[in-house]
Amino acid sequence: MEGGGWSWEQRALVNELIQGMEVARQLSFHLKGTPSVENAESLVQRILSSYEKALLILNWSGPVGQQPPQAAAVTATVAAAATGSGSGSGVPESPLSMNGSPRSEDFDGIKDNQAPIDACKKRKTMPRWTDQVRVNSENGLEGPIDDGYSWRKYGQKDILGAKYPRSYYRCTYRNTQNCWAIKQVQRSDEDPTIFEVTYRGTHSCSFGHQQTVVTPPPASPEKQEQIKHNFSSSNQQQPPPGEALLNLQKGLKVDTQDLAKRETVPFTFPSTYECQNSNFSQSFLSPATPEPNYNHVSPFVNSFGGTHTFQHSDSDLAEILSAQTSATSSPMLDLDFHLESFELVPNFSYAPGFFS
DNA sequence: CCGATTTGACCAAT
DNA sequence: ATTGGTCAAATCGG
Repeated sequence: MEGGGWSWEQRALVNELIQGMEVARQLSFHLKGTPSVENAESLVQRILSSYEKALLILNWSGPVGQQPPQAAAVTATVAAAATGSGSGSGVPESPLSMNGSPRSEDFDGIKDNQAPIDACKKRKTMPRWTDQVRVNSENGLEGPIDDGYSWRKYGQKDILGAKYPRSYYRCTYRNTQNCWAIKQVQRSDEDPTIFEVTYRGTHSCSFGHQQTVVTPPPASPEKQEQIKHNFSSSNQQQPPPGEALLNLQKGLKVDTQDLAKRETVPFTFPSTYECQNSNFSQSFLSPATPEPNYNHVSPFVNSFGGTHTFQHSDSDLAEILSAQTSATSSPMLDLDFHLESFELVPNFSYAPGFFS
């Protein structure tokens, strides 16, 4: 699974750093050409996040990143124990603003130390984190970004105490590539413009990023149905001038402000952003129970061709949101990964050529 | 025709 | 017993 003698924790660390570098690189490039501040900011966010994660991995618990200057109001909430606890009053917002802890994946109480195999399949043991994405109801969905991951909705459920139903999605490549990433999208009762996207597990599929399909922005959630109709009949690509928006792959609460529809350079992330854990996924994930239905999916066509179909329903927003969040979610954290248990040698150094 | 979504039923956890 | 999560048949849509 992992190359050479590298523990995958180390690889994880390196990956994070690499990402940071990559994004930084893009940022610099981006700044040269465009005046789009927003986009730049989102990139900055990603950079920070990557580094924070790296520090986390190093078991460094200091106050990490301080909010960026005029930060694009980015805030991610760590999933509180129960996602569904959003009942009535207590809006699940426990804005543990991420300042100090990057997307601190909440390792959903790993009861028993089960074999990695089960770990991946038992949602209980999957790392989980929640991101809140705010949508500008007026402008409609502004940042229909697609992180490249394709999700397949497999259920919807009314949640006690919640006004809006919760949607369940799983990676399209679950069966073809044993990618067990799933997510749940729940609209906040209090603030309908906020969607909470809870991720569980991270992608082990090797497809899905790169592709920069821009999801046509639906309008306000309320109009879902209408939209659905409109789209289905005529254009399914209602391209508002600027939408590609940040390819924000980070799970964060994107504030309306930043989502401002400034056009942005539809940059595509380099291969570095591919699911890096496709390696070990193979070793940990068991041969998945063959599901009669979805076996014949051609991952390539979908992921790269951007065959993303945009169904505009509750899920649209959901999907869109997903885009922003899932993408970079540290791929290496999905397995039972206990930071505590591992101590990385501080002076652990990687040779330049290591990455390649 | 194929793949995605919908939606009620079923299952598991609490 | 209740509720959240998943399954899977039916249905939709390109």
